[in-house]
Amino acid sequence: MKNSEIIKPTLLDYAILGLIQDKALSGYAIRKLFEDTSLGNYSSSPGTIYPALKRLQKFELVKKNIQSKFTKPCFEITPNGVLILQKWFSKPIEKIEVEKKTSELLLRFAFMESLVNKKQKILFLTTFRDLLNMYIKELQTYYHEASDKMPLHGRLAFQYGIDANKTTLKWCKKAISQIG
Amino acid sequence: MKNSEIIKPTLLDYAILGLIQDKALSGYAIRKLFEDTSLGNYSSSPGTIYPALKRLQKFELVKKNIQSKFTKPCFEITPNGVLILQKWFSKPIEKIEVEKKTSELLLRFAFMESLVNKKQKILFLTTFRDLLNMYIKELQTYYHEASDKMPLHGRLAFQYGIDANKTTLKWCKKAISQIG
DNA sequence: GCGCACATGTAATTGGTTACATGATTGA
DNA sequence: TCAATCATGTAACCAATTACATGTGCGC
Repeated sequence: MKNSEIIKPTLLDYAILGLIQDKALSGYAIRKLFEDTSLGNYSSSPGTIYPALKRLQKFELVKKNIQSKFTKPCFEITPNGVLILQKWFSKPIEKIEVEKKTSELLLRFAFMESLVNKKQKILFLTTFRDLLNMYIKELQTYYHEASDKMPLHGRLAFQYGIDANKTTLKWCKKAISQIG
Repeated sequence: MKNSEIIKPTLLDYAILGLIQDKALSGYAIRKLFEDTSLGNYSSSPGTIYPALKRLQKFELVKKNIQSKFTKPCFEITPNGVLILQKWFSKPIEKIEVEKKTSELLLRFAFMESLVNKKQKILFLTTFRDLLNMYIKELQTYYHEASDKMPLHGRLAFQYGIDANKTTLKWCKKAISQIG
């Protein structure tokens, strides 16, 4: 697998890379983390995790680490894997991600701890905040002109959208103050 | 396709059924609704919607309605389709849905408007509320005993989880008062 | 007449789900 | 010793993504 090939990891791939970025883990340990923690909505079944680990090995983003017959093999991230993570972290936030993929952005931020410097973190959060602000304004504008024509359930669903984004915005501001 | 066969619609299938439940729509109109509205995170590309419509026709949940050569064909829900929707609406809320699939529950509720009676809607919302309350307590308990051992980003991600669920809880209460 | 949005599809690839399979270890 | 959990996988199926393909109709 050459470096030059374009690798497009899935979200699950990123989540695995994020988990093992500073400590090698066994396949089972990774699986358990997905199952036990509220780590997104990613599947934790063997049929998902093990093929993903195989895929990541094929692309040389993780390495299976066999020390001896008596210790169980662990998966550790490779330098290539770190690069892929860093590329993911520094990718500019897109409008569509803010509007439809909030949880992905949260996942990205959650794994930034040690590989990203403070300045970059703040940039990520402030961009996120600004885009959220814009999006919420759009939603509210639309709501004000259309809510009286919407059925009750439509209105409630729409309100949920606004509320949820406002919560994310508040969180953003909180995170900025805690990082900075 | 016999009724006796077990049909397991995808979320996208449900979303389409929900959209056409009271008004037949063309394939393109459905596609546009997915694209324009913040209707979940479902794909709106032709390669997703048209195969889904085909699938729904195969299962006799929707019917292609060709009136003449001059009006474009529309898709309308069949009695079977209505049954499937109703079964979906009345399915008891599971713990795992509250914990990891909030958006699915919101989608379910959003489409309940005309096919579900008030009592059932209230039951849905109060169950949702109670399960959320329990879940938030669990999260907070865990947070209080583990937050000092968590890295900053882990703590922030965890706080986001709590904040988001609290927002959903508030929305639940608001919805109950507006429905009741 | 050109470009854009309307409008409807198909095909290849691939990741995820579900179910199956297997064996080791540990505690009641 | 029996059950549960640890632990690691495989195989069949299917839905979603991406890219391609095609034609219409409208406005500038």
